[in-house]
Amino acid sequence: MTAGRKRQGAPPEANRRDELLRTAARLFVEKGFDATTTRDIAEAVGMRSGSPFYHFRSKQDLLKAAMIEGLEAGYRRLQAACTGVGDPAQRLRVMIRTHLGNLLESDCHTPMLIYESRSLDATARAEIAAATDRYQAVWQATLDELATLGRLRSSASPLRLLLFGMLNWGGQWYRPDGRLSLDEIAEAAADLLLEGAIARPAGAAAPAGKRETPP
Amino acid sequence: MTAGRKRQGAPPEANRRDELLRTAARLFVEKGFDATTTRDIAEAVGMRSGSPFYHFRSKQDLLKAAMIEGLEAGYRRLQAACTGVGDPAQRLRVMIRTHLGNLLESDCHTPMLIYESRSLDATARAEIAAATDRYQAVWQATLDELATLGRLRSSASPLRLLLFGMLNWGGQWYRPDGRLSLDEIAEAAADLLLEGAIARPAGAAAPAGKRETPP
DNA sequence: AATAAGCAAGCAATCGCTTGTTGGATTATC
DNA sequence: GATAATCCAACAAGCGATTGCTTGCTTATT
Repeated sequence: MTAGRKRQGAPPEANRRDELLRTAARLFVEKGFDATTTRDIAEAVGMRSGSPFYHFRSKQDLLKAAMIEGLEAGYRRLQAACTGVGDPAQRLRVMIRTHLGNLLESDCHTPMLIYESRSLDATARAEIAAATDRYQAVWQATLDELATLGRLRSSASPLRLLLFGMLNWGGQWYRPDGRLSLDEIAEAAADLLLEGAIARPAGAAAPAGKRETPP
Repeated sequence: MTAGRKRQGAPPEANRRDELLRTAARLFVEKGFDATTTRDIAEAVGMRSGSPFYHFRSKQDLLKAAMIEGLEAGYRRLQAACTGVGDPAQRLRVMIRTHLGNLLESDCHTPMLIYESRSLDATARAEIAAATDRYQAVWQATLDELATLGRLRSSASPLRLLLFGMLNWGGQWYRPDGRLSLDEIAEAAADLLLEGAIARPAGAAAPAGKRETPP
């Protein structure tokens, strides 16, 4: 093959292990962990039914690896997108858009696997929790910054949780071929948070049209 | 034969079908549809493993019945709570609180089963969709009313979807013994929507007070 | 030669569900 | 009012399929 990274020590990197990981993640997201059989995964990468167990000790291990890999990739994308953006309001907009991308438009929507956490045992769940905590800390920092600057009334935890709810729930209804693009959803969410949903009297900039066609 | 069920206290008319339904819903919410076996359900109500199939044709049928029952009960609670509340802003507050109750505090959190929709076939899913559409229509009507009164900048669909995200995501983090009560969460969500998260300069006139009493 | 990567076959457990049956309650018949 | 017929709700047992995973062997590359 092309990649010549073989004679390494412990971690058998690259090769078809990655393909296995990505395919498993995709199937887990599409059909759910329990509804996806190890045979499905093997078949999807062109292996026999028992071969995935050469690379992963168990089906749970496959899920755990996929979740951690996905969460860390999302974390890196988030960091890359918002470093250098000085204005916290603008940074928050970038983070919202990036987060939606992490959830819904990356080649495989790995972070959405958090739904499947309950299929893991306690220790694996703790590892996942550590990764998500790191992710959320970045958000809380920016929200705190906005509050310190007096641009948010409060940055207490309900705000962050409600914000994540707005965004993460998109996985339940967003469709790539639907009426709303990720850019539009991101803008709507950021506007709701940073400018509010209420119509403000003349002074503020809120001239937009009243309503569109209801669904 | 030894363990004759003597459920004398139970009313003769109250079939054990209902008990089956409630128990199944609880287990489905707790462990997920796939991870819950029909044997689990049978055992939880004190039956033998095959007996539930006297009342329900299939496991899927049990899920469908539980979902529809839960959705309609929630719909009734929503209607009961918000009829007679004239002011649309106050009505929205009541709806938000009632919705959180439907999700998180009723004896069994049946509406949270929407997560499990994908375990149903197409026709069953269509029935569920019809029930949820009816539920959402009530919300859209109130949002439209607020927009018409000029109190919302827009009532286009993203707003409703983001709002449901805020609330429904609570199922992922809310704990009854946690720091935030449902009342507090409901207030935070309603404030975010109706008053915005931003700190406004004192000059802005619009809705100043935090909680408003119906006029 | 040595090792990484995968195949072929199947095991043990579990799954949803079916079949045949039973005791008790209800209803119909005499 | 006693007896027979019917029905309800559940049990007992197990079938066929599927599941995650294991074992023993083969290939390909270095």
